Amino acid sequence: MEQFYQHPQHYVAVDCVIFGYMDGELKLLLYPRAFTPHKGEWSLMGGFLQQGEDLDDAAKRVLSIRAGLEDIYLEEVGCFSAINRDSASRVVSVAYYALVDIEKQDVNKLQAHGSEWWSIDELPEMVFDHRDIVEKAMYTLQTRANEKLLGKELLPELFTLLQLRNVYEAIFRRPLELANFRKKILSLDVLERQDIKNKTESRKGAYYYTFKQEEEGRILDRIVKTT
Amino acid sequence: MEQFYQHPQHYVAVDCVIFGYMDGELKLLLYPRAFTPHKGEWSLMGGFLQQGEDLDDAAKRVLSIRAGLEDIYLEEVGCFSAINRDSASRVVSVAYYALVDIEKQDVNKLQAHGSEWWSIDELPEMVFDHRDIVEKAMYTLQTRANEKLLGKELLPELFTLLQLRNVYEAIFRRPLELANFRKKILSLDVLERQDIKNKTESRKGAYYYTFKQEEEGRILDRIVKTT
DNA sequence: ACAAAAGTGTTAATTCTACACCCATGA
DNA sequence: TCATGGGTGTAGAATTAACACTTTTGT
Repeated sequence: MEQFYQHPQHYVAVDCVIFGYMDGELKLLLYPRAFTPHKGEWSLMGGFLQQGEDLDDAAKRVLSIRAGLEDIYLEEVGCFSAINRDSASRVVSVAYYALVDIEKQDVNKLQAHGSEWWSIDELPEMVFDHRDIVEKAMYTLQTRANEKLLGKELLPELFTLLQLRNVYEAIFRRPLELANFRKKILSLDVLERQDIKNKTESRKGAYYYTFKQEEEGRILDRIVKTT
Repeated sequence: MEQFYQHPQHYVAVDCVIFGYMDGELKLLLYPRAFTPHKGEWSLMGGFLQQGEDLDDAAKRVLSIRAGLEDIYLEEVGCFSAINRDSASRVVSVAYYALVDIEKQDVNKLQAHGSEWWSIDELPEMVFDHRDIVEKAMYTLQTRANEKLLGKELLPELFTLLQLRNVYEAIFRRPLELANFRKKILSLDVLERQDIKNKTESRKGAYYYTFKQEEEGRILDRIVKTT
């Protein structure tokens, strides 16, 4: 069965671009590669596809094992298959991006692997073609954030519109006018206003919102204009 | 070198969703699978990744060998990696879509392989998960057609705006108002009007246009609203 | 002159943008 | 009452959508 087709087989890997959100900024989780070649250089979280799992499973496993992250939002970015992209052997890699609320995570687990959060603006040199992967992931993230209201993954169950705007500003890396963002988002009709208010940020208090369950999958029209 | 990493290797395939354009309609090129399992059932054009090529190369090779198609526009759609998607063996497949001007192609070459063009609306039963692949490819095509002016691949060097609209109607599968489409497209500033007219379709004659070379890669703002 | 396709104009509706303004409340 | 975010309103610009209109030219 394994050798049914008369063709070469290849190492297939997944590489995860883990975007973390903290203090209104997107960060990237990198770790010092644990094995040769390029041991010690900064790398995306990666791992090899095993027999009994599909690529999504593999990506989840990588997040779990390498970073202790569970139930994380994952999205495919694309394939990277240049012949010499991995200097040790021919490896076809499938990139994913993940969205993580840094505050919710166990910092100790990350430290254990030597992982660190890096600011998107000041990334270190990275192994292989990981820099290209990050760039494509960023683009994919923006595209996706435009047709689906992301943020569920980065925000608490209850969140304010200001918090959501901060997420979108981090993703698109530019300021978004609050009044207009508010109107735009509410017009999408995917949020549910709660009767509770967040009083920690202001005296008046800001309404909490939640994502409407049933609107989860709906594809929306351009949320943020890209010019 | 080949066994440098201690992990399983996998068959990696490419499957090409070949969209052809004819008589203002998009068609799909399918062929009857030439080998077991499922020999004779309708299938996308596919092939296995070899050692000395990357995935783009493999896709080009598949188009060339299986369909005699050269210099074809290709775009990655995504990975399909369910464990049992191929009933013979575990195969990770990377899907591509291709755009082809049917009229330009050598019909004989296609016949030789038993390939046939199928209307998008009346596809036959297909092998494995090829139907899912087609659907994702269609979605990717529309997304791409929205941020880049496609059509170069499906149209002659010189084309009229009416022809371009027909391409877009085929891609989005709905009528587009001609006057508005015209204004929208021209405002993008990616086309060059020629001094020659196409007199075959009307007495008055329609201006020919070409794509501006230097605007090739530019990412445009939503060309067709998707509601 | 007229039929038929090419191309332009016009208007109303909608969406974007940039602001100004009002609101609620703890100190 | 006043400082501070939270939230609303509005006017002008830009875009979209629908449809009427003018232009050109072979017959």
